[in-house]
Amino acid sequence: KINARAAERGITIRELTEETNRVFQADVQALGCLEPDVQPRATEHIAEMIAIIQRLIDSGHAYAADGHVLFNVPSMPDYGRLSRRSLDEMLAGARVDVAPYKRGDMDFVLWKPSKEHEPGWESPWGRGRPGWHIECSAMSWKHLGETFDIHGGGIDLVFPHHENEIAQSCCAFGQKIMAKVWMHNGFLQVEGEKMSKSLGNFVTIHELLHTEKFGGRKWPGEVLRLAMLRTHYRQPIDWTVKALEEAETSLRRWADLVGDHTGEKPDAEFVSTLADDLNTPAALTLLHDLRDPSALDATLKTIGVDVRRYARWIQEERRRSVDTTEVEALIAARNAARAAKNWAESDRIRNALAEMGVVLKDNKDGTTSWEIKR
RNA sequence: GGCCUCGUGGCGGAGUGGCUACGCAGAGGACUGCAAAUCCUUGUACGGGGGUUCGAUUCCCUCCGAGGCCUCCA
Repeated sequence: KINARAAERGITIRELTEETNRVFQADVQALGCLEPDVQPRATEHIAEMIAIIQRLIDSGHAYAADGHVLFNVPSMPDYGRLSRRSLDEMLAGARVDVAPYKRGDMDFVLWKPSKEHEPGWESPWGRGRPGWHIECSAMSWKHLGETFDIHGGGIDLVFPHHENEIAQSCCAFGQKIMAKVWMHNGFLQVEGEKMSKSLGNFVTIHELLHTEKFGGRKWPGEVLRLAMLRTHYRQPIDWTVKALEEAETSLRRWADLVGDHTGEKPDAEFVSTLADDLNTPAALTLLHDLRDPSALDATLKTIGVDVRRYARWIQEERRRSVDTTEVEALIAARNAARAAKNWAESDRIRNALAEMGVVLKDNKDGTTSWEIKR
């Protein structure tokens, strides 16, 4: 797909992937994600992949055949443990023709030959490219070691991707485990349906942030983040306009309460709730009782929610959608009418502002603030 | 067909063998010139049927329903 797209646009693969990566980086930053210490690229770890494959061949866990190198699945007794499948079950369910060069039906590719026009690298088995799982074993090995603490991913990757990573890494390094903990997030649905291009409900983070495609408006990163955190990571998320609106309702209230306060000491119960398998929905409920602005600010920060950044976003949206000078003038006129007890005029101005999408917050002495409401 | 996950009040969404979160919406009240915002009060739900138990939404079996994986791509 990348090859075809690059050719179509007359640019190199690298130029295309760089462009995609730039958009991705901007998106995750808007969501408030911390920048990872390392963001490795598969193409920069070909040497490590070859080294692992060689180890697997040397230890009898892989074999070269017909220009390919394949992992010898029956050589690993534990295969299938993560996904809780037995080899027998999988073979019984298999309905697919097995490539002729495979010794075992479940064997998977570690290295495959590249045709002239395809990207490829020199290797002991000829010019080719890596299989679909080896890059993760190679990169985690280089940057985290033979074993490490946590490996995450979507639940759809459990089999075969993660199972095969484990097979590669454990057999290459002689370790019992690859990662101590595996965390898998649930699937995403949109308005109760599977998200797919054919259903026309496909929406990206980028579109949510920068277009009015979903719910007829743009959404700030904090709202998207909070909306995601409302559901436990292992559960499927149903992405709905209503959920985003509810998230924003809470966020607006918290932003108002925090105001200009800053804090560094997050709520202890909140943190311990998060520590219980990242139970974000349960943790979020504690925020509704947090009345100390500094503590609230510090606590929101622990989940990457920056209320000041949200407030800034609101300010910018406001400037974009209405003439703030005009709004301020109307508010002043209304305050004067109210002072004169001219309720008809006061209400007329309030209605006019409402037409513009401006909602006022009053107290006895006048209007204290206003916001854009759609 | 095999394996796995899930089914909670109008909606969203945690959790627990007995004390029934929380949010949104709704209702009532306070405040307000009237509203909005805010604050207070209010909500007895755990798919059907069996079983275990003194007691099950929570454990077991089964049925129904939803979703995922089992092939490529990652």
